[in-house]
Amino acid sequence: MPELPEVETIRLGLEERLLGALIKTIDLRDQKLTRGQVDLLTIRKFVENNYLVKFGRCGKYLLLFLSNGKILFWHLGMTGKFKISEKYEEIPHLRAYMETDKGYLLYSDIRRFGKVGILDNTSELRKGIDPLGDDYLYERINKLFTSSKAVKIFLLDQEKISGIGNIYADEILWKARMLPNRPTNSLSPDEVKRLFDIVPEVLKEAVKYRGTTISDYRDINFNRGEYSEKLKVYKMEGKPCNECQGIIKKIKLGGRSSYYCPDCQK
DNA sequence: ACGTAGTCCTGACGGC
DNA sequence: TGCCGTCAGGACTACG
Repeated sequence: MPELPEVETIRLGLEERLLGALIKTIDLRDQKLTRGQVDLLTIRKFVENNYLVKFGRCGKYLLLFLSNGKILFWHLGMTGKFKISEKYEEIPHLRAYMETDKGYLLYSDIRRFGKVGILDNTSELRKGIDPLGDDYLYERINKLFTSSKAVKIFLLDQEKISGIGNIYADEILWKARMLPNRPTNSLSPDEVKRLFDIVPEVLKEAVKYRGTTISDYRDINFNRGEYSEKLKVYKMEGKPCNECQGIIKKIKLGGRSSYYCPDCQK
């Protein structure tokens, strides 16, 4: 589930609670977590007895910077969440945990799509331009609008722009008054500029409200995200549009549900 | 290069 | 009540 705003909310929470903490132990009880990555013993070797010196984020990847220079990356998949607790707790679907001198970091993940690994450098991640990062620049983004693919598919492509998922793609396109299936290369310069501006606008607003909870997402204190109250189209099929009173429709695009207003999105 | 479908998982929900 | 199909914040692969 977690898209950029949820991961960023988690990052801020970790920074507040665990910055400078000493990692005593790490245990990954779900083998699947490290698929395609180094094994648990190697992760232990790199992680244990190190301090957490910085918390970062690249798109939907959460990055834990260690005092030995290594970076532990954590992707939360669809249902991954962290909880910070004073003591060890058997929370449902607990897949991993870390013991630090500032408390336990517990990781639960119902569907087990999450992924963990070690990096020497963030450039090793397959990712595109982060909409809240320094290299999110009009000139760079504009160059990507060349394919005939639907603009929503483009927004979801992590190797182009990273961090947008199914909820925010729909919300961004609604705000940009743009149909999700518009071919990317059919957008006028004005439309490209509008989209370029709206992407970080929506994501920043969602960070302000601490993300969106549909069902599973929780921040590190297990609180819900309040951007759910702000959603205009996602999961709103059959409801009137906030702007024009058109009726929100649902279609499939790239195998995923897409919600939009057929009246005000062109 | 593109679109579509299937895969990995678990759980919730609706219909019969 | 119980069974079954569908759907879900993500991402990867394989096919035509």
